[in-house]
Amino acid sequence: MSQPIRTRFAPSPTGFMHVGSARTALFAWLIARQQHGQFILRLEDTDRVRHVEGSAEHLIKSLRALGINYDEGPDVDGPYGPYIQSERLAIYRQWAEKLIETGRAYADPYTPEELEAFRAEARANKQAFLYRHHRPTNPPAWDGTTPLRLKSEPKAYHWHDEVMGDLSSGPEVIDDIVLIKSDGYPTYNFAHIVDDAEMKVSHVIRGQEFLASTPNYLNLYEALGLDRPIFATMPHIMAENGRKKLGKRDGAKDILDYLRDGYLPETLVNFIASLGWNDGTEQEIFSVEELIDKFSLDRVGRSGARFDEKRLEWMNGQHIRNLSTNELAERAVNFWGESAKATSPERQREILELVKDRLKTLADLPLLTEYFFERPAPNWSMVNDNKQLSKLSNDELIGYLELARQKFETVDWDSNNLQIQLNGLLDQTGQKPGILFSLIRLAVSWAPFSPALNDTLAVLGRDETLARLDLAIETGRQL
RNA sequence: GGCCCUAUCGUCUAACGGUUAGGACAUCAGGUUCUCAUCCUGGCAAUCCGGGUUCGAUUCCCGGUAGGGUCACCA
Repeated sequence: MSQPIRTRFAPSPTGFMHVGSARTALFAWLIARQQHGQFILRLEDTDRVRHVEGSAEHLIKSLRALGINYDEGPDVDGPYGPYIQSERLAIYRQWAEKLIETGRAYADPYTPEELEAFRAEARANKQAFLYRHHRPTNPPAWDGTTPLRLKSEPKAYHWHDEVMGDLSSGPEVIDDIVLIKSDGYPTYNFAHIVDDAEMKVSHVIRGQEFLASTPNYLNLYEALGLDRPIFATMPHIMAENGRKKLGKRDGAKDILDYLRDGYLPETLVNFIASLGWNDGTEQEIFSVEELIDKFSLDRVGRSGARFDEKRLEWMNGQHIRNLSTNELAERAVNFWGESAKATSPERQREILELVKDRLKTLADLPLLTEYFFERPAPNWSMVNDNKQLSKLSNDELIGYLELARQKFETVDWDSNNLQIQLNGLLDQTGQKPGILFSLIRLAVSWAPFSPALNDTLAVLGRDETLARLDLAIETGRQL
């Protein structure tokens, strides 16, 4: 054992959790769990303008819903707290003072307008903007009312990234980045480095948007006299239509919305992990335990992936079918229709068993099971629209229904026997299942689809089946 | 525009110099004594382009092209 593994997820409370941030969190968590290390949640709330009320709670709720638990965080005490940056201002101040003392930080004397003029100039020259080209020769003492900047030492860097491989950059990207803003809050650039060091974070796992500024972080680590952590940079997840980074404006959905739409947490975890990662085998469906066991950063791909909801839907079906009926019943409680909620858990499970193979999301439940709970109104046009049934006369159809009704009055009412009786009916009438079974199925369900006829009847019960047949016969006669 | 990253079926991806370029989703066609689904079988479908290196390149190198990121007192 060398260094203890400590990873973190460090979102800013400026919105909800989408698939991109969820994946970063998931991968950091998987590493920590696999290596028996710690996973930390740190709230990076240093942007007071963009702060969104309730966002932190939303983020925490999302993590919990996905089963991504953290060992240290805003609401979980740990040895390196507080875990909210706005409560750590004194710490940043101390590190900033140290940089001022060593001559590595200075007050920024320019007004925003002057800065903007510098930028415009760079743009006009078709060059990247570099503040250090305008570094003041005699900056005033920093009094906390102006930004504090790093006095950078431009140089080329080479570093290793667990996902991206060996990376390098030239001195031209190194600049005097802002450490503390004029409102007294640290920038992300400064705060996350201080916090990661203080919190003994071993692996910094984050999105690709930070790749370009990594050389500047390297410069800052050196100025602070800190060792660099292990870096792992995740490629972006892209919107389904279009190739840009999946952002909120591009229709990135709230992770909680997927849960509300009837996707299982384990589906989301499996799916998000499979966007850019696989174990090298042809396995597609992974349990969370398997992911913890098999995940590795060096098998994460370097190119961006698109989010394909069709594949998500398929995967959800797979996970639903992997659930026992009891487990499925627990997940389904909030998805039943009104009349279904009123029935017994035993009956719910019985029906769940029948429709399990048909569920893509739990939200499909009401549509798929409605007619079990509420007697449907006969809709004879479904008979007329049926290619085979429409060839028969009404009298013939009613005759078959009456025959079935008669038989059902006395037989043992279980799925197996019902199949035997239905087969007997086939022999008796010399009719094809396409005719006879379709007719009875419609007469008891009036639904475009249902489970196998014998199963449907078994669950419906004899009384209800007979009542529905009576209703169908009566309706047919009136035509 | 500068800098950085990326590039295999429509989509997610496998193949770490030698394969008929594999799997999955989607799609199409069949099968499972009725429907819808599940499940099974099969079909269609890809190495961005151009140079090198090599006996041999999806794979290594260079150049294009395309996409993404970044150049904030946002993270």
